[in-house]
This record gives sequence, C-alpha cells and structure tokens, in this order.
Amino acid sequence: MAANSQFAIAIHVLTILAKGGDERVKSDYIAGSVNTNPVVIRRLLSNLQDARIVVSQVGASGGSSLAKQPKDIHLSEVYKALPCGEVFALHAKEANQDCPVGKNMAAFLCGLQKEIDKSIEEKLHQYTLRDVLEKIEEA
Amino acid sequence: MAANSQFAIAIHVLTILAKGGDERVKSDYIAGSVNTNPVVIRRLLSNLQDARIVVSQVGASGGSSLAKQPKDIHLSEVYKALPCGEVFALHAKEANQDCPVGKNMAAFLCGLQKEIDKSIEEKLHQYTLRDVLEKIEEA
DNA sequence: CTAAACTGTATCAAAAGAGGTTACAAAATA
DNA sequence: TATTTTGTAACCTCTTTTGATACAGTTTAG
Repeated sequence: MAANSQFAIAIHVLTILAKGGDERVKSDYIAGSVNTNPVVIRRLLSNLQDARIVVSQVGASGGSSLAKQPKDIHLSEVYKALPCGEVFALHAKEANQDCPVGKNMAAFLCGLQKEIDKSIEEKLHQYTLRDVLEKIEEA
Repeated sequence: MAANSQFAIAIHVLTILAKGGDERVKSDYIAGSVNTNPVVIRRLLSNLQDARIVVSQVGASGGSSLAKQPKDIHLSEVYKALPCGEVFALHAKEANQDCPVGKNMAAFLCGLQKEIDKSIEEKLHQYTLRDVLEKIEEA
C-alpha cells in the first residue's frame, strides 16, 4: 500500500509552526523539512484548518501559523482532524448471514473498533504540542 | 484493498473454531462463513499456528482447532500474532536532517507509535475469546 | 494598477499493500 | 492406493496514498 502517514506529517508540520511562533510559514519551507511536495503539505494544512488548529493566509507573504497556543493543542485533536484509518479494517465483503457467527460478527467488531479508537484518543489526549516541542528541543 | 482486515478475520475464524470445540474445522467451511477464499483463511491460520493459538492437521479429515481454551486466548495475543499495521505510519522519506525539527522527528514519532501500540494491546488484553463468544451468542 | 508570491484544488501518474485465485506438492486417512 | 485437506508459491487486480503538475484566485509590494 502506502501506509497513511498523515498524522506523523501533521505532528511534524505543527511542530515547525510552533517554532515559528506568530510568523507565517510557507508550505514550501515546511515541505523542505518534511522532505515532500508542498502540495502534500497544503492538503494536510487544509484539514488542520477545518479543525481550527491552524490558520492560513493566501497571497503574497502568506503562509500558515497555529490558531492557538501549543499547550492548547492536544494530539488527540490532530488525530481526529485527519482521515486516519482504523487500527484494523472490517472485511470488505459481508459475512455469510446464514452462519450464526458470521451474522453477528460485523456488529461486534465494529464496537471493538470504536473502543480501541477511544483508547487511542485518550492516550493522545495526554500530550499537547508543547510536550512535543519540548521533547524535540531537548533531543 | 488498503486497510488490513486480518485481525477482524482472525477473530471471526477463532470464534468459529471455538464453537466447533474439539472438532477439526476445514478452511473451506470457515471461508464460507467469512465469505472469502480458503487460501486467505489458511494463510491466516498459519500465523495463528506460529503463535500457538490454533493447531492444524494436514491430510484427509484434517482441519484446525483451538490450541487452548477460549478463556485463555486474549485478543491481545491475536493482535500480536498478526502483521497488523501501526495506527499511523512514519513518512516514507527521511526528514531533512539539516532542520532541527526534522532531525529529531522520527525518533519522537517512533516512540509515540510504540506507546499507542501498548495502549491498544492493553485494551485488547481485557477481552478473551470467551467474551467474544458470549457476545456473539447473546446477539 | 500590475507583477510577484502564495494558497487551494483538481487531476494524473506511480508505488505499494491486500485480498483473491489457481495450481500443486506434501501429508494423512480410509 | 485414491482421496482429502493443508501449506505455499505465484500472479493478478483493486484500492489507497503519495508525489507531481497545472492553474485559478487572493494578497501584497512597488
């Protein structure tokens, strides 16, 4: 496939914006640090804007910056802002509905999926962008 | 397909084996309930055998059955037995090592990845195959 | 007012993973 | 010995993600 790395890139992007403070950072610059194409960054920033985590300005001397303080950006927000996949997928084809197990499997798995997702969000809620920044800087 | 559904299928397969008790269940039968090809099931069973969760017998009147009691099979074992992907992937290309953020990003993200994975395993450890069986049967 | 600098997005190509299929060897049973 | 069943390799196709190009729309600077 091409495993989904949007969350990882988002953390990278946000860390750069956090370091930039109030200054607008250009997608070109960010792409240079992440080592990818500026469009990939802009696409991602678009999602982060929808979630009100960053603000971007179009036009000359435009760019992006954080919409709030790093200490107020929980990683769970970032996770929820992006189309990250589930930990495991359900089987694409519907199970055999004539089988007592197959019939009830999807509902069970779907519930389990949600529970796991909640665990992940809780874990990510323990960290803010400030924590990330500190770890990156002390390294 | 993109998303990995091996874990979901594994739970389905194991539930069927659990219902089958000591009897050997054929991959053909399981495939019928999951609604896929028998080879897909056998590939999965191969992983579950390596993890000593199931035992299979080759040859006429062969098939698979659980290697231990449903109450002793934690879903975390199943998760660990399979090549499930991480919640998020790291970026395929290495970040710009000249950038102070890029330079330290991978290490941080890798640590976060492991932490999340641990959360998932802890969550899944709360359930055994017996719990699954009960929920499936009461539905 | 115009040129330049950016973002926002559409569209396309390329890469990689997953699942599905067929085929067949090896093993166990009847 | 013929049959049944697993184990696995090989190959195809579908889907998703990333990367890349192109260009419209918006700001700012001069």
